[in-house]
Amino acid sequence: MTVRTRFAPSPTGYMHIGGMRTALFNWLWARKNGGQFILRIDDTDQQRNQDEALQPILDAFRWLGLDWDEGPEVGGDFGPYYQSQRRNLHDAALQKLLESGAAYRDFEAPADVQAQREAADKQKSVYISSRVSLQLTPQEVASKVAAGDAHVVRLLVPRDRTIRIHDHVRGDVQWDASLMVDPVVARADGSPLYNFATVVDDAQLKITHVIRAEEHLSNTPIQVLLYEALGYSIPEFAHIPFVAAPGGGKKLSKRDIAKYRKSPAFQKLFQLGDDILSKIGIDPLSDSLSPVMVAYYREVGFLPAGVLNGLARLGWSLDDETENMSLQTVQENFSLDRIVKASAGLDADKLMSYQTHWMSLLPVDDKVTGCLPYLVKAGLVPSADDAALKDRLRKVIELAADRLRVFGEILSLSEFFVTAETLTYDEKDFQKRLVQSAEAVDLLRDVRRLLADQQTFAADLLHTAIEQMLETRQLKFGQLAPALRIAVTGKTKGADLFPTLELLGQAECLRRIDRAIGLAESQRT
RNA sequence: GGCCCCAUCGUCUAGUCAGGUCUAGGACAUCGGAUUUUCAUUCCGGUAACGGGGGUUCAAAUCCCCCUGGGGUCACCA
Repeated sequence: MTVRTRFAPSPTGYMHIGGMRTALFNWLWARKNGGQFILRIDDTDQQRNQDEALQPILDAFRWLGLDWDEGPEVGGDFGPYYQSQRRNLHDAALQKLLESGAAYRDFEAPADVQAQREAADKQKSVYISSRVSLQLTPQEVASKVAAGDAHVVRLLVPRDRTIRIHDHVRGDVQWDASLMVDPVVARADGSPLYNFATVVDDAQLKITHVIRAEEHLSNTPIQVLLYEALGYSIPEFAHIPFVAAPGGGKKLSKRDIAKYRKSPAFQKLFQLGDDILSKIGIDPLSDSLSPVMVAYYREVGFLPAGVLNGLARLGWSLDDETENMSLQTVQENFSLDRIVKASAGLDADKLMSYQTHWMSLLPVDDKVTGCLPYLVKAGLVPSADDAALKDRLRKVIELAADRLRVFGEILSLSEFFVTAETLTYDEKDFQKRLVQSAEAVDLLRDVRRLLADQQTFAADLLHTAIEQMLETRQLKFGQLAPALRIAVTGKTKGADLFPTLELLGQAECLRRIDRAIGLAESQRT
């Protein structure tokens, strides 16, 4: 039997990082077994603009390279793949349930049911369905239905049973059916409820493995009963732990983003993200984009490989030491048995370390392609389609080396894309290194002369020339470097100084030094 | 509260099913140190965990029981 797994998102307008992990595990299991991965859209809540709300989800899958064999935009033999379009199938299954007596029409008023629930609660006893509607004769039921009396359809839970499953993650789990309420499977308007529709859809889509978050574990006994009542074969289950917020142990949630912002575990990620997003015109405080969403990582400039690696290691491990894994490696080695039972907190620092690893392996041309859009979005360059610009960008990237961890970080190297007139300086360091140090400025003036005299403006020649000059004056490089660096790049930190000078070019270096000296002098008085 | 799930360094985890090789391994973070013109890398080293209590056993992180703690879920939501 070929393995068929599915992920069934609701079109919510964004892809949750935890949901993505669930989807990944489904995809992995299907691919590992040469089976099919299906995307079904659970869109029974029809208020919002569906297509618009679905796109971000599909985009997330495409970005990460997780393809689906059946589903929206690709079709398949078991469609429709939108739950809202499967209503006739649900209706037919409901009919079957009613005819076989596995379900019954319940005419009890919702308020009455509620009252019984509360009464049981007050007495600290377990509430189970009253089943008063079962007293009705078939004729009475028929006439009520004909009269249009409001009612729901409930599954008749066999109270003499224990429901058992063997979960691939949890092991044996069982429930006492005598403690269960008869679940509503169809509303008063006839529409199916989630537990019912899911079972019908999963069975008809021939899903063999239901891999989903553990919050669905308590839905499972109802679904098992439904599978049985409908005569479907029961799929295998794997209830994986949810992705938690760091530290807390609570489910990672879009609503708590303000809290995460204050959490030390998220500090560095927010710092990085805020800086990049604000430079490309996205409000980092807007709740349309946050680290609980997959899109956040794409916008900041993460690699799919980095995110995938982090997601795969959240609740799963290959062995006792392998950390950096490609999607292919994970796919080849994936197994349900090695999924960890306890919930795992999203570790932003570790995610960054995976990202750094994969970025370091990326060919420079790909880095150029990845960084270019950021320069355009930030308005640093007019157009991305410029051979000279690409060439320059390649050199900057090579110079920056491992300092570039995500594509968006190219924006913190803006000194290579601005002019002497628009260069900004780190205020504190400018004060300390130039304004408050007349000697440094004097030295800088001499260096400027030296640089101006160079016939060939190459890093190694510049290095030798400046070393020589410092030697004759009995000065150390450390006495010049910070001043020269801030004059030319606006910062005291950065890549190797001489290649930086070479890349900037003689004329530009001289202009920048002149401007820095001028500014320093004027501020000193 | 009922039902269900979970519990190893700060974090992600290996080890638990098949008890000894675990004075508990790796990674991230953190702290030192080395290299380096700054920064970043790289390298070396340190701190750091079996929630508690009972059993079983020659031997328990591993098996059993209880407790504690954390979480999920209890809809005519999905």
